Amino acid sequence: MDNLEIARVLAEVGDLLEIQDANPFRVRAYRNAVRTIEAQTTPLAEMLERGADLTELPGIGKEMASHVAELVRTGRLAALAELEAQTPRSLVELMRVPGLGPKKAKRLWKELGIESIADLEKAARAGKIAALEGFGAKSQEKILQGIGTAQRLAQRMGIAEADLVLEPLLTHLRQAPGLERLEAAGSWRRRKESVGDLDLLATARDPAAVMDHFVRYPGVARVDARGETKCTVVLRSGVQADLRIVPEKSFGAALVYFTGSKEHNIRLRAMAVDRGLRISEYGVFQEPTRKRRAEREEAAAERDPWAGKWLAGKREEDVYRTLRLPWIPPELREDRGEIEAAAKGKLPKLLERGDLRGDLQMHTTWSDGQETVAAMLAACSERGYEYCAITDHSKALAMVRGLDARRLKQQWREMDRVAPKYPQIRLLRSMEVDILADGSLDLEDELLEKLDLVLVTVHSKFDLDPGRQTKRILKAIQHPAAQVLGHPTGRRRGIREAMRFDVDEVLQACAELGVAVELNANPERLDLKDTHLMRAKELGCKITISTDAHSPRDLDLMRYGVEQARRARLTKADVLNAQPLAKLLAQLRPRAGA
DNA sequence: GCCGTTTTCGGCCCGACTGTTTTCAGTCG
Repeated sequence: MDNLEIARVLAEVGDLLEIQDANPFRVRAYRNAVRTIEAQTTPLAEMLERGADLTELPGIGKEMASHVAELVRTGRLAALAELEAQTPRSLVELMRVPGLGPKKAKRLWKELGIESIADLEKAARAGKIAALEGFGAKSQEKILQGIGTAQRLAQRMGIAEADLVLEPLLTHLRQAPGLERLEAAGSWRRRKESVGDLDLLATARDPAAVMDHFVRYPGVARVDARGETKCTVVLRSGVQADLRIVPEKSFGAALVYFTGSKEHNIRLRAMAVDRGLRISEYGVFQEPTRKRRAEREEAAAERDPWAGKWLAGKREEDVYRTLRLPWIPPELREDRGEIEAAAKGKLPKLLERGDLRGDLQMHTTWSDGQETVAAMLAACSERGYEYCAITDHSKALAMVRGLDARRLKQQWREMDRVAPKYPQIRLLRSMEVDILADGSLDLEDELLEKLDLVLVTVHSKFDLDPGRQTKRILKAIQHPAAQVLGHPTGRRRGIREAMRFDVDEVLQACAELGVAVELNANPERLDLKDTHLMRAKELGCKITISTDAHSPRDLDLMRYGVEQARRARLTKADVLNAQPLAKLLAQLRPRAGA
């Protein structure tokens, strides 16, 4: 059983516990364990085999470790079976409908026998839900609306799509009367690879006027909630957008709060409590006295959020400073150790867009690109690059007219003719060489030796069983000519899941052999993903970031690669194509002929 | 269920909005 499957089972346990009204902190413990397990690149099964102690992982205690061991050993979890005997698994589905949480889902099941979205819709249409105590006509209507959008909302959009949706909305909002500051926050600001909804934060002389302007945005399909400081709308694209308006002195605190992640915020607030402080979206406050939880809860109802002495909140830096922390870049705010690193003054200086000196994967009309070698070279040169690699496909990809030996040599002749016209940029003669089903490379050795850079990638047989897939990729990178493993897991957003293989073993082999791993910057791929990149760095892999451009415009997708790299805490020194040409060539795996 | 340089017990982040049960629980982020 692999890590993702283990995580899924534990997530189910958490969901069912929540429905059964278990201690919410117990539910959270399961969610935390899921997060930890999902972020592991080493298979837990393997760690157990080695005799590793899983309780050393954060959020994994005795119980979770024994769950994992049981799952690895038997493929099942008795605890989950017990929970399922008490509450149907399908109730979790109901909680995906906006407005339905664990309590209401359970009541709908107990009182109306509703077990699925289909049951729910039938009951709502029959007017049975409005008749239920605690529900009403409005709840029923909201449920019916929610069912329609539940599926769409469950589908998070890619970061590039979020950029496209957000930009015109921000333009609209900036024209709101009395608007002072405006920032987009949330996972969009953390540059996460996918974004669930859009979070906007503003200060304004006249909040009500800004809210009015917000709900009048032509892209708004409906308004879900509107109060004095907070407004939620659903856009025609199906995306939810929240606008929150706060006082100027709270803007920094609110930005921290709204940027998240939730886990990062929880850690900050817990740290604050330890220091007798309270952090909210309004600021950092000195609590009058250290109160016990019960007293705080009692006080919470009647207390206004401005109680206590306000210490900070105007800027994000001020909030972090009250915890004796430096400002933490949004991309890192996931509670993956960034708080500890910040406390020790060990936050890395993250890679920046301007650090990149070249792009090491792109295509031309020789295979499936849209432009000529000359046009791509010119486009790279315009972007200030020192070098670029043209990497058309090899012959196995007949569909895109992959190059055989004869056409590859023709392409070289064209390169020799064109390159002198662009003396300011070095053209690296390269190829995206297919890794065949048996792990061999799709180009003759004598030609591989004549390339400046050999990129190897999988484009077929994505569904081999994990053992064979691992062997296949290992064999390919063991070929002495292989220098970079491109889009290593093969995933494509909304099109194809990552291949199933032992990523950790492959990364380890890459580190040992000196084969670099690619971060494919195309937002459809973003492969390797952030957690895998962190592991790659830890193992000492060299990393390249490339756009896989099929047109000059695609070269600008590099920003998504840089953002993902930042999320993985990569620095300039970790990335081969952030180095000058000589250093890049020196750090690539040595060639037989060189 | 996890966690611990005050703790192996007693904590575990904080606030807005909605609908409805007229005083607050449930949900959401």
